[in-house]
Amino acid sequence: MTGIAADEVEEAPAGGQPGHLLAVGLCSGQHVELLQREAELGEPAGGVGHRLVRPAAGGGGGDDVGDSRAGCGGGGEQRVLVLVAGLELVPADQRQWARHFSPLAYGPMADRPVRVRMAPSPTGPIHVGSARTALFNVLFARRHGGQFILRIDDTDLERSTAADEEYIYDGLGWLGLLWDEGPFRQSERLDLYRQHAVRLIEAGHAYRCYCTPDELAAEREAAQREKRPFRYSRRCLRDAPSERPSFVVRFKVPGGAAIEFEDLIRGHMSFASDLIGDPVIIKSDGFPTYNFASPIDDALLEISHVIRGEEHLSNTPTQLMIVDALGYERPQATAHIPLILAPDRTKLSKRRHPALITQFRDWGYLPEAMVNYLALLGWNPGTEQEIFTIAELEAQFDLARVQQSGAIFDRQKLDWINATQIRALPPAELAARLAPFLPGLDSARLERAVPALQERIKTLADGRELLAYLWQEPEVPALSAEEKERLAAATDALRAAEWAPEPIEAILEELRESRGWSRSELINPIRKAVAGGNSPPIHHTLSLLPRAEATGRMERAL
RNA sequence: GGCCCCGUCGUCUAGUGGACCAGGACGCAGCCCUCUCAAGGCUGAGAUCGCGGGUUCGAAUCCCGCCGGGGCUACCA
Repeated sequence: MTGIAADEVEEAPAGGQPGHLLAVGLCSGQHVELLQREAELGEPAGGVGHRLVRPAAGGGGGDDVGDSRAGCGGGGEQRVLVLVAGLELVPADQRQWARHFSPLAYGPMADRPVRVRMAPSPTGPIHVGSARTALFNVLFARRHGGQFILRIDDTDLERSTAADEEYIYDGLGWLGLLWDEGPFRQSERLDLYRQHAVRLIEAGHAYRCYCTPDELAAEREAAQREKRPFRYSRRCLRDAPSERPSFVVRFKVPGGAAIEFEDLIRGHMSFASDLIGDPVIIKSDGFPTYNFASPIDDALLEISHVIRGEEHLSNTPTQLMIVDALGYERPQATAHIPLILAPDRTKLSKRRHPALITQFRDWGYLPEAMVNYLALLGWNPGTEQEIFTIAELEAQFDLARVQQSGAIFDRQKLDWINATQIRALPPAELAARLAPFLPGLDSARLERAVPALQERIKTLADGRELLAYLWQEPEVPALSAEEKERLAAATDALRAAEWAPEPIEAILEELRESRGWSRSELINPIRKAVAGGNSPPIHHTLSLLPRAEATGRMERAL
């Protein structure tokens, strides 16, 4: 077989644009001249085979796709996507990619379907900032009938971990922020970025840089000494010491350009290219940098709106220049959402504020409350509504109403929203949510505990505290003679009671009236004897305890 | 240092030239309700709208300068 099996090929319209899909097919082994150049970039660090194809003559069909078997990673068929122009072959183990490489998807900008993405890097526990970014993306997508894509930006070999990636899935799953496509992992598409780098080099938009870290540090220090902004000297553009074994690829920033774009939150942005030094796009280990991989993937995934944290605002011009140089279409717009701040107004950091998103689950927060709070952190509907269901958020969310300044994460407000949402839950539902936090209660007792808890817990975990008396006998209280008299009367009256809240309440009420005691006179000593300190209303407090245990505690205090 | 973003009660925010001696919410204080704790109701304290100049009859809202905070300036994202 030569390259592409006919029955696997989808023909693209003739004269496809650079970067457009030409065909989807099966590659069983081929290689072309690009392979040599690629070899110069060093051994690929990833495990995915990279197969290269010669440009199709005249931008035509699949027949022209390369037919050499020389370098296809030692046999084995591989599903690939073939692109015109730079002639990249994309390992298409994720079949989903094929759908979006349809030439038909390239429409006029205004008609672009809404496609947004969240692209976290698994380099630490995912925190509330990432979760909110995901939320805003999801809400925007839902509001506009678009797609939400999850991409794992794991191009930092040193810091990315599988555990952190799991936290991302776990956290997003818990919040119900499910993605329509993905997850795509950048580490699995290293050759894709490498091909793009080759293409840029060939076009004169990028070059190899052999400077050592020491040399770069020296340049930086010199710049600092002379009090001028540091930008890479471009020494390797003029005179590269190409005998050195290690190099990076740098993007050659065009001079004198103004990079302009529309940000849905900040408005019109303009940056002078002259202030930007040539950024590294391929590291010496063969991995792309964030500023290179991200815009490529955004373009290939046809992301229409890039919604991300404000820390990326300054990166945007660099990424846009790369997109332009590659001949890809820019995202329709960006939206740089403000940072979430710690109480001291510094940026929330993974180190100092280890707010793992799933930690909130363990603390007893409802995912819908978390979503509600996160949505309000930096966004408001313009009305005075504060409590939202996810459906309401999806209907009302608007990037234009997102704040421009950073917001401090306020646990107390979260608590209030959580408590409010807990109170709004159907009792049976609350029982189910409470179950993991009260393993000591069987489902029947749990259901009976709900009325006692529902309006007095801020988090599900609070239930444990409020019901602590169930498992922990209080100290025997020192009661006055009057208190003992009332307690004794209550104990007697309850001996024959049906052991449920309403009968207990009725009996105590009857006793209280017949003796002329106030409620507190009768109930306080009972509570002291049975629960010690605070507890739910006394009839609930009592009925949640086995009768023998309850009356036992009362007798003990007499 | 350079470039960029931001700046209304403690916190989240409403506010886009007059209806704002700045509204809501959380939190806080008090009162009511009440068997403790909550929930609920009512009341209250809390912002010279970062500062200084302008423009205007009139500015939180427009302009300029400054200050403060943050981000980027990495072979981290």
